[in-house]
Amino acid sequence: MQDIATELGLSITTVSFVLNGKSEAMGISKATVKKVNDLILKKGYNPNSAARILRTGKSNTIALIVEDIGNHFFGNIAKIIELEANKNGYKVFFSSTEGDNHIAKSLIAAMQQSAVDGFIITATSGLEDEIIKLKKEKKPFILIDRLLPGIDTDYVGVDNFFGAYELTNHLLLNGYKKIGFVSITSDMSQMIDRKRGYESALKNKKVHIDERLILEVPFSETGEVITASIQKYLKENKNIDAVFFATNYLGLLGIEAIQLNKLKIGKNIGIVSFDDHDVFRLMTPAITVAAQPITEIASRTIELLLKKLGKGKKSGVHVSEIIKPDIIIRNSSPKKKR
Amino acid sequence: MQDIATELGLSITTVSFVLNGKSEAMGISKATVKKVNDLILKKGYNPNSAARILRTGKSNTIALIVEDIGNHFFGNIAKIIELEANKNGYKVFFSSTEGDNHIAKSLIAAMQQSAVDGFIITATSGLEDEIIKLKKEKKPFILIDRLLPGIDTDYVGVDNFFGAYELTNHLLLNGYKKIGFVSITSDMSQMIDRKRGYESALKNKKVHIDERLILEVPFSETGEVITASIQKYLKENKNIDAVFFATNYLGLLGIEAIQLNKLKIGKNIGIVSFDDHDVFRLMTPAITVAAQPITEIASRTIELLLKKLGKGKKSGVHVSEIIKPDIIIRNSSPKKKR
DNA sequence: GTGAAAGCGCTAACAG
DNA sequence: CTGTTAGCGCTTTCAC
Repeated sequence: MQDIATELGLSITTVSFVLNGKSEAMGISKATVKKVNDLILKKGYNPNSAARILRTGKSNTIALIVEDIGNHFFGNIAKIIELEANKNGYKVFFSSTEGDNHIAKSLIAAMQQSAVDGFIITATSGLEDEIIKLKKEKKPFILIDRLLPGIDTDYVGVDNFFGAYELTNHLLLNGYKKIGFVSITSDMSQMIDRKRGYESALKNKKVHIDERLILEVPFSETGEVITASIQKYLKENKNIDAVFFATNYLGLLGIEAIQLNKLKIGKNIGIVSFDDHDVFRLMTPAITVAAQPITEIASRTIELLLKKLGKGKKSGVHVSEIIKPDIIIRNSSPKKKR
Repeated sequence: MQDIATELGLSITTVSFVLNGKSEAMGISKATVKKVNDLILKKGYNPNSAARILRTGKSNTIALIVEDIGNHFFGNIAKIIELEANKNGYKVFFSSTEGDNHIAKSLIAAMQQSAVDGFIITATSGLEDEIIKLKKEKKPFILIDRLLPGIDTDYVGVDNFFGAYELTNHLLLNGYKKIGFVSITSDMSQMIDRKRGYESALKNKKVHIDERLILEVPFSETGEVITASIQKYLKENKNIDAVFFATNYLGLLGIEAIQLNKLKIGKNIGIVSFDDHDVFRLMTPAITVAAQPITEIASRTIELLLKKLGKGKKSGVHVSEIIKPDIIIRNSSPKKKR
């Protein structure tokens, strides 16, 4: 920077002002501005961001903490968020928690240390303390996909209860009676809401809720283990005529289990799944789902965060954006003939 | 840091040494080290990374530039790289180029400015200049998935020629004669190699290469447009008895086109695809593919980069790791009865 | 074993 | 319009 100033016979201050777009406010002549910009371009000068951060405390960076960046849903959320963030001059650090609370905690700590300006977080179970800490420090952040019960925060997510209710109700209306529910063991809001939606739809149609028809597997298990336990569950509950899979990867594993058990989707067994996936769209028969509008979730989230970053975290009001999932009826759940 | 030093009646130097694990080398007593560490924990002190970067010029950050983070392949690569990087004390900035050279360029510039220590890059066409610049600056970096022809760099990728050759040969051996090839318009090495593999397998069996059977669509087109052009292509070439899809997303769109055209995979038409996908595994019939060993690619890449970061970029020798894809025969390409 | 002090590159308040 | 200057928080050389 000094070089530039000297070479043009200017002061370092002037250069700094030009660099930060304050030439107008500081009354620097257009000619000077141009001279500076030209030389900067010519020399390929890059302001040192570390120094800038050190000085200003702002890094123009946001942290995106998701459950699994390899997953279709989160991967695409990440893509859109990154795009929008870049447009607004922000860079994105991303990280996957793998649903593990310890990982999530150390991730937040590491990101904090790198002076990120804001967070977008897919919470894990037990993350309450860190979130409360962020609130105290008035760090701008937004929870996505799932809430942390009892903590008031900004949040963007889908109406899980609605989606599960509609999906279950769709099965009931088509004549299915023994509807299984396959989910992961989780106390996170989105899973609880999906289960509530399922149960509520059954209750509403006066169908008995049979605990044996509810299978919950640990998130951390490998695909093989989960597939095997779904196979076992199907064998032990021959009376099941339809299954609700609470996430897309469970749906995928469920399809595998069904195939291994030599059942035919849409014939011996109806299925529906929360969250869409290419597999569900392209299979024959295609699978009925509650699809999360990925683009909308991502763009609302980043918009909200940018707004918070902009206005310097003053407002104390928290915004919750609950987006309705799209119920896409396909033919994995045809009307039962009897 | 000052606070800590004062509170313990030590100098700031001592605290710094402890922080950086140099207590041993500097001969600081165990007791002192413990006192310092305890207080740090108690106060929840976090060293300011900007200051550290400013002082040391090292950020412990690597940039991962992929084509599309929402894609199954890159998403999972990213996940593994991030995991390994974190283990080694590095953070990861990721970004998607969307195959666009301009985006790629500005991404590299932005990352450079944020003082990343190293790069992992999925090159775009026309990125030569930036890569040469990185080489000149002796920035450690590794190209993945595709090479930049004519530039000698470290590289990790799959043997595209081999995979395409084997897949095509598999179709030929099973009696298919009119084998179509659907790819994207691209001058990038991986696409060229796949096409070469396809053509070479045909030549080897003395099958005429019919240009009309080769369809190339622009990467930037939307899925709908690509699907439509595949439909058109299939209608105009009724004699096609099998199709080779050069990427998994083309395979997906191709399946859609085939379904829309009321063809039956494995009956009217055989198909194979480069790069595996859940859809290919779970469909009936399942799709024969050349699968890229994601875990291996990712771990070799990060391993290589860490090595380079470690030894301070001295060695001038470039390493190329070419990994053989797994040819997974499924029943989308059954033996033709005649 | 420990402490003093220079300085990484930049911003912005202040004084012209 | 421009120049001087303090200082962001840390590392590391050199001296004790």
